[in-house]
Amino acid sequence: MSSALSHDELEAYFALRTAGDRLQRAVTGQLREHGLTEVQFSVLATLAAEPGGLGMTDLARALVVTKSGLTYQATQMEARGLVARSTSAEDERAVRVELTPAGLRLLAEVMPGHVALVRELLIDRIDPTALATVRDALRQVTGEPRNSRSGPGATER
Amino acid sequence: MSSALSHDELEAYFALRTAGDRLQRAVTGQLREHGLTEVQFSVLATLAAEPGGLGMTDLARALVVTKSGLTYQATQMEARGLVARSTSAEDERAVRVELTPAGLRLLAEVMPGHVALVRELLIDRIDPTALATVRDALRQVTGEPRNSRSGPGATER
DNA sequence: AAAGATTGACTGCTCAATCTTC
DNA sequence: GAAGATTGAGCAGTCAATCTTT
Repeated sequence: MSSALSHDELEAYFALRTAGDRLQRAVTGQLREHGLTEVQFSVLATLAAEPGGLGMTDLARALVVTKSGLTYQATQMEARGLVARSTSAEDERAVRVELTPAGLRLLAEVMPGHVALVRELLIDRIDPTALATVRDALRQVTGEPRNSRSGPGATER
Repeated sequence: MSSALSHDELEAYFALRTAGDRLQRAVTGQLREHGLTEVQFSVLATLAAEPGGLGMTDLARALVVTKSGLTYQATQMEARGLVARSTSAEDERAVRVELTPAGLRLLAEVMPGHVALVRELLIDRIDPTALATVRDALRQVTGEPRNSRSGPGATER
């Protein structure tokens, strides 16, 4: 039982959704120039910090995408030589995804423009003192799905 | 030139994207139960506040969607009887979209659950005093201090 | 020529089902 | 049976091109 959202609450909700949408649109457009989708970029960025590679499920969870969606993207990226998939030695079920040198190179090529864009569209528009507040508040939002309710996780059926 | 993003800045960026993604996923899933996509829900909500109806371009701009995407959704919704399209009397080019009684009814039916979900996933997780800060900060990001509806839109090429 | 809107081809993604290995 | 991953069907959305009216 929850009452209607107050004006401020509604505004906050809209602001979040709109800000997220706008940022996403801009980023997507820029990445497109490099032939990358957003998920692909996230894959590159995430794997760059994981020299040992990652399992598909773990990677999917980290990126908040479905496993099948990740498989699709991984196939595209592998065909382009950006990542390599290999079956794990210990667990024959598991597939480990790793960044190739080409993938790392592309990431390095894309990163500066990406950072500049995020700075221009997001960081530079938020008061530095407010930034920490925003970050902390949004972290609470991403925090694990609260008990009692059907967790809105990206779990596949 | 812009330097790399600091840790805090990166975290803020990441938090925004992740929070937006999670919220979107949860909302999408819930709306699906009513056979609505997110855009369709936004159409209902927006038109409910516009008794006179809206032109396709204006509506698309308000929703931050492309015109062709909106046309697609409008077709689906019209087939389902949720909205009605009619050519404007003054301008033969313009199409006015309006909510039907059935559309209004469905909106009323969906709204409570939607509000509850947003409250649970977003509002209740943010400290009330921080909420205003977050709202204001994100408003800066969307880049429209003017409250007129002439926001920089998703104009089609 | 410009503005409003739609259409068609194509992509990315989700869901449900399947296969394999544990 | 459960976990890791993939496949195939189908939907929502983008882009480019087109049509009509101004």
